[in-house]
Amino acid sequence: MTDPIPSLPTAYDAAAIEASAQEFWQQNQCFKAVEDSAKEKFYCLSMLPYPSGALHMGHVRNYTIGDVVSRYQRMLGKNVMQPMGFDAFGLPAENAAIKHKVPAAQWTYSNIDYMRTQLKALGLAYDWSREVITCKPDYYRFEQALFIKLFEKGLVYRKNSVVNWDPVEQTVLANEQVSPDGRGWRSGALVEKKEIPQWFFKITAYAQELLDELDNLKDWPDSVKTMQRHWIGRSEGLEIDFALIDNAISDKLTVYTTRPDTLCGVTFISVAAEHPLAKHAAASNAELAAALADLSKGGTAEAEIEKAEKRGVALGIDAIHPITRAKVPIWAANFVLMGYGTGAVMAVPGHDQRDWEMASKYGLPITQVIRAPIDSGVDLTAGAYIDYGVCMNSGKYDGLAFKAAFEAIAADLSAAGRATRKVNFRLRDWGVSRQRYWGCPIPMLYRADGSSVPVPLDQLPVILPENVAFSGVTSPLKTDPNFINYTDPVTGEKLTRETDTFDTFVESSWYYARYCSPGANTMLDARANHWLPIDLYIGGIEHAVMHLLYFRFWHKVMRDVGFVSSNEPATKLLCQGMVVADTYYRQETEDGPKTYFTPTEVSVERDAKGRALRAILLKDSAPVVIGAVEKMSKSKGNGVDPQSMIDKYGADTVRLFSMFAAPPDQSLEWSETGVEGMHRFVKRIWRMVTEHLAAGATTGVFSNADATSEQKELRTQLHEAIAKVGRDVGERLNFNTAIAAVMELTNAISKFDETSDNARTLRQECWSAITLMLAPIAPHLCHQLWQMLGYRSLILDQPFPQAEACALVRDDVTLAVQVNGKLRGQITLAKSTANADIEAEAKIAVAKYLEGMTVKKIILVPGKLVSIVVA
RNA sequence: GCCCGAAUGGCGAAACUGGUAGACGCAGCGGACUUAAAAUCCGCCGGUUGGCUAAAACCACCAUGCCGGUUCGAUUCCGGCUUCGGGCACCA
Repeated sequence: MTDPIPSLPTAYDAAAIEASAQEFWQQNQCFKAVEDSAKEKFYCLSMLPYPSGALHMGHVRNYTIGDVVSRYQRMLGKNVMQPMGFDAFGLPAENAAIKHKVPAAQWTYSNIDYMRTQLKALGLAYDWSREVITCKPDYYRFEQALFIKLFEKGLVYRKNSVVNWDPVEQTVLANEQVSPDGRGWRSGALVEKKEIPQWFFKITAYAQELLDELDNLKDWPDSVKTMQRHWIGRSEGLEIDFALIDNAISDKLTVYTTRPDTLCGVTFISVAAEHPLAKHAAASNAELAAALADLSKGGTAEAEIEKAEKRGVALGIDAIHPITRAKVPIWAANFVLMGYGTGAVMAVPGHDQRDWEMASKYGLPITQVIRAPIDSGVDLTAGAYIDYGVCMNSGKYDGLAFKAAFEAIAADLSAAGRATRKVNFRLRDWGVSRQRYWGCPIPMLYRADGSSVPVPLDQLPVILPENVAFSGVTSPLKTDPNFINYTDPVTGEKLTRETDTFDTFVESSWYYARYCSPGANTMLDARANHWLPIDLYIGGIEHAVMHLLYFRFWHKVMRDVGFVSSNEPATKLLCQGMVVADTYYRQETEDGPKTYFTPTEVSVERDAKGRALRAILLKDSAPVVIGAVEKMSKSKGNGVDPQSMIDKYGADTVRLFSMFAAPPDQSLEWSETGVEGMHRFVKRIWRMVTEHLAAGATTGVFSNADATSEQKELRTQLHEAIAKVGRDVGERLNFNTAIAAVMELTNAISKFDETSDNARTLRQECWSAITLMLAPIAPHLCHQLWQMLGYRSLILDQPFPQAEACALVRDDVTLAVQVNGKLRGQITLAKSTANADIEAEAKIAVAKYLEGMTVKKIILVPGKLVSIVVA
């Protein structure tokens, strides 16, 4: 089994080893996944990249994690499927088209071609025959068909909603294109909120299920589930009608509240600036119209709205309080969202901070109607009292606590027909219309009267024209008669096409399922249920809510139209941290712009302890500022090109370092000296294996009976490492400690200098196990080492090493001895020592700390420590 | 503003279920080999706290962002802060 290799390569040559392994995998189609019901399946998926131009280190980290798990699961004997694709629609392609006059399609496809070669250079075990490119009609046609199906089921509808409007460019801006002070990124103009009709998915119809099933996602991080719970935001409250006094468009205004106990503290009502009541009042009042326009200045981002000063304007309309019958004025306020609840809230300035701020600003009355259960005095001059408490100044409800007041008011108002109990969700329906070119066309048509009809199914797909030029910043679709004009093939009716495209989250909501049905002429076929749900889904924590909620929603929709049978798309989720690096910069003036430098442009001086003292720019030898450790980005100059690292050190070193530098869910600090250290480790393994093989053939069977105590010790260390690596890679997904365990074992082998047959046999066992343990992480190296160690089999399908129970057994055990919780000694005893003898030995070991003391208690933690409590 | 995280030596980190804080690696320091350098190998490496010292060894004390609590024992659990990061519905 271990016949010597005739001519051993001498120096480690990453480029040659990696090219040869990759060629072998490609020629033998090693990673092509075929449905096989005889084997347990494992679907391992990393979030697909946006083809921005080149891979960044975040991709390398994400895809290496997926690849390590895939290769490990395969060694456990599972039928592994690991696909890859490109999320190809999106804003950057359109920005490139506008700025550099390069067609979005061309820009995207050439980026994909380059990034695919980079992924291949990393040696990732992908089944490329399943590749998905979301901007191709063969992909997006199926989401157009599903959209029409959902329209027919009533899960798609059209309504007005607000967007960021740049009044100079006359275009809609993405939140990203609005500066923090509310200005357009190109024009610098103050952005306005503008209402336009848009298409929506009724995700709220699934809100309860999306919430309930979080409990079944046992292997999702709690942080993600908590974020999703809060995002869905189920609340139980009351919809209360306030009768309107002499109003032309309605006789009542409905508000939603979770705090009906504060109802008697209502001193005004706030509605959104886009609320029908506000719009109607402004129609005949130019001054009010101007005030409302001023109120809607600024972008639509929630963070911006919440941080802005609370402002409002009185509409000159009054309502009647349903209990006190008092007159309540109605205001429009900049913090009320039309898209949430009824677009109107009852204002209780005594017990809601935002209402308090608005009331304070405009001199509206602030009434206390809740007091603390144990009355400690409440000061409403400093802010609202928002805790639950007991009603006061509330007539018959005085003295009731929250729950009792809620019930009493709900019962009374329901009986009077003025309120209904209502479960509300913070989650809003998913607006999918984008006024952009580079996206999937929304397959709808408009009649001359403005009504909408779906594109007939046999006329799908609606193909996005790829060969178009931007004349300004507006989507070319909006002015392309060839695209817009549509004649019904049956009736000859002239219609116009929808020119908006889908939110790109639509494509990324179902790509994972399409990987399971490559080439199918429906969205999915029966193969989807073979692979789904995903066994491990890996991606950045930044997707914790939006993508991962849309992805769950879409899976349920596909289930309800019969494409899949599972309820959830992924059983296990791993959110990896960011890749960060040091920054270096210079700043001429205190608030002037910072000029960033890359790590290769600077030199860092250190003191005798290795502390960084200062950094100088190599070009002019003058100092630069050592900045914070930040997420890698082009603008901060701290990005490291993965390709240059692969070229310099090889993919295996890059993969090993990415897995070693931090556990997967923490941020990873890139350090080139760290990469060099990992490269040393790789070369060390190579050299040690080469030396081991040069020492001659081994007998093949290790004899425990003849083993020296050093051999027994090394063999125990080997099997301890095997047990740890299996646990760390397979269960904990902590690849950093797995690599550390292999390093420790390597250090032990290096100290082991016996040369007997038995010793060489043990060394062969060690190197074979290390090769297998590292195979998922450094696959090219291990592919080569496996052959050098004399094995003819394919390492990809070798079983992952299992620890032998008898090799793990040690005769002695070392216990820590504590006195009053402080470590005071250690004892090493035979494993079989009786408890009474252990206690006696422990007392002897720490005798000087027990002098003059009374032993009150002895706590024995088996295999770990003895804790003696004295007084 | 709201929601979710994180914080441990000079640095990245480890400690898996409340049980010996700092495994493994980087940087640094000392040594071996070498004409020399590189590479490699060996050793040291929390503390400008105290004791004993010529120095070391050794011993004690302190130390896991800050303040407090529970416990024989807390990096780990609880309460209150601080700072940094992610998300907030049109970046993906």
